[in-house]
Amino acid sequence: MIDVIKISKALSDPIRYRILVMLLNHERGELEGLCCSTPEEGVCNCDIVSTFGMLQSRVSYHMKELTNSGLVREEPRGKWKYYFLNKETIEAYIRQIKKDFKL
Amino acid sequence: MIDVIKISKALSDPIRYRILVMLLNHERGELEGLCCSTPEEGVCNCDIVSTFGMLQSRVSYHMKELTNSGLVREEPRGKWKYYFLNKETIEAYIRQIKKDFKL
DNA sequence: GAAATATATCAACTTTTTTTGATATATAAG
DNA sequence: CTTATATATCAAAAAAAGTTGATATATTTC
Repeated sequence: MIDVIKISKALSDPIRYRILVMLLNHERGELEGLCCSTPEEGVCNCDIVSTFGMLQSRVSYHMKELTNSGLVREEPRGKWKYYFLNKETIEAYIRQIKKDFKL
Repeated sequence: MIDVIKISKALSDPIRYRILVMLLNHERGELEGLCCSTPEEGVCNCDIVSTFGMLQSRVSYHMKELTNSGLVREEPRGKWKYYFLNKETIEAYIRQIKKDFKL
């Protein structure tokens, strides 16, 4: 089930929001120089570390927040973990807000 | 200008979300027993205090967060302050998210 | 004008969230 | 099998957000 509060909280951190947009851009094939070249392969932790210049543990923490809220789907492959944007969650979030506020 | 992060943060507190829904309900004439009987008059601080059983200073704090984010419009009348839901902000928020995530 | 009332603000405190650096775990690569 | 690498976890610290009770300010009401 959709938890609007939880998703709002996940969206309310600037770095998390930028990571989400990054996942989208990679999905659309608009990103260069990541570990994985094709959109189907997703974005790995280390890509996020290098893109934003963050500590690895910090990235780990935020990715956990994002997956817990349902905004991101993760896929472990070997020693790597790949992330994908969950557009469905964003859509469900918008739908719920529209419903709550009769829009 | 719309600040998605700020609005997400404002929406991410459960009590604030409930207050927003309360403002909507009053606007739609679906609320009984408030200080002000008609939707046009808005909801005052004291209505929120009594509806949720919160301390007055706590309500004051949250209403400030909500007006700062643009989700609520306030209208001082004498010693009272009346609040109105800013549906336009919610709509703009949704529009911005849709734009950011190409939905 | 004095008393009562509504809201704002403030400082102290509590709770939650975020960041950091260190260490652990697991897999890959040699 | 050993070393290197990716990610997870953890405890400590820092920062941010929320709560409380007290007091201030302004307006209404008497």
